[in-house]
Amino acid sequence: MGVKYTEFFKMYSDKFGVPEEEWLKLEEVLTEKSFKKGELLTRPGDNFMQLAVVIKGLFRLFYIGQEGREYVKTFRGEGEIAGPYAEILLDIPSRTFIEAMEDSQVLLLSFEDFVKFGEGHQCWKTIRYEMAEEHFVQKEKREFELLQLSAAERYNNFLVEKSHLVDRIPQYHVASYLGITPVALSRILKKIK
Amino acid sequence: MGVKYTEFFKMYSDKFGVPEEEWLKLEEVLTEKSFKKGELLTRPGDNFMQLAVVIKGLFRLFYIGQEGREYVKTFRGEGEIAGPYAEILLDIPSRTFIEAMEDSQVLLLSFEDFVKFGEGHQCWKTIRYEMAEEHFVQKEKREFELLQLSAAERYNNFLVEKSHLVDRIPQYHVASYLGITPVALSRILKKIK
DNA sequence: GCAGGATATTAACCTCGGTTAATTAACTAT
DNA sequence: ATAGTTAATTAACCGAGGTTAATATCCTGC
Repeated sequence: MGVKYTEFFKMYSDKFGVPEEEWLKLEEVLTEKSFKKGELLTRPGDNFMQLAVVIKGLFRLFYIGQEGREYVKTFRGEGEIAGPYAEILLDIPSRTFIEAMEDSQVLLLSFEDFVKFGEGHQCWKTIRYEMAEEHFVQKEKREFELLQLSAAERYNNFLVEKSHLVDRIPQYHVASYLGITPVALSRILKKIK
Repeated sequence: MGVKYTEFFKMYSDKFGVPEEEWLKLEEVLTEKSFKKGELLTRPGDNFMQLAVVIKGLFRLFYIGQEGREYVKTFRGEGEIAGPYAEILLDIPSRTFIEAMEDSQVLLLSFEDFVKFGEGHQCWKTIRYEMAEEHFVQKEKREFELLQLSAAERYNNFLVEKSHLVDRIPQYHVASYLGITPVALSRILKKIK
């Protein structure tokens, strides 16, 4: 039993009744990879079809607009999927930069392998829709916040939702995640305190 | 073969190889329902656990903020799912108003039934993840637009993406969908032309 | 401990979109 | 057709957040 057996997978095992032998098969196709702080998992154009599960560390997913500005889509910490999920589903090259914000480790699982597993044991299909549904619900929440909340309110939500990550993320990246500039976030903080 | 056999289901039949007998079983549990213009499919608090597929007509999904303002989440036309998808997945009461913008018809399929089918033939699980993945991709696109584009740019995208619906939706609802006021949209239109 | 770079704060000014309210245009129904 | 309602436009004013730039603070490596 190697390092590969993460909490992440045990969680699924309980939840979806993945039998022992399926886990062992899966382990065969997993590979581990390390990233130093600042290194990229993908950049736009990369053909990266892997669901990278974060074992340790923290990643930032962002794109760069025409004017060269960065837009942080989300952060992914331990137990979460750092790969370019939407692009993998759409079977297109990455549109996002995915950067390690700390020294990090991921477990790589090619989506192709994952799909093949789904043709075998049912449990993998279950995991597949659970994963998608969870991602959807998350995005709908974000839509709600972007549509309806002020930047200050979004910041408060962020503090609650990502409390475990707050002190690992510099303020200017938080600002970008909220859809505002670092200057604006600084102003908000001043008012709150 | 009743009205129930819609294009929508035939589409899935081709795509995911749903066998004839599974369709027939499904048809048993489908019910059809009509809505007059202005009638509600759900309002917040309703326990509505049905994937309502639109056969004919157009629905508007929106919530109302604390200050009483409406926020249009999305529109659902023929072939799309009008039910409160996120809430169904989360197994919570509806948080949204879902209003028929025209005289409409939907095909009701309780999520419970749908899940039961998934325990039978595999194809239903496939449809389940396809549905979730499609919804996710859609929302990620919306996130991108809300984060990165100006209201004018979002309007242009809207014209392209929902070209088939544009002339069926009053301008002030489009504005709400874009996250701006009718006044602001009117100003944008003036500039463009 | 110090130098250089990365983050954060603050101020001055600008722009986009919100708010209110008045006006006009477009639909409905009788 | 006409009145009444609903939708869209326009104008005047305001405020949140963007932009630029200067300053201050915090890191990090040597």
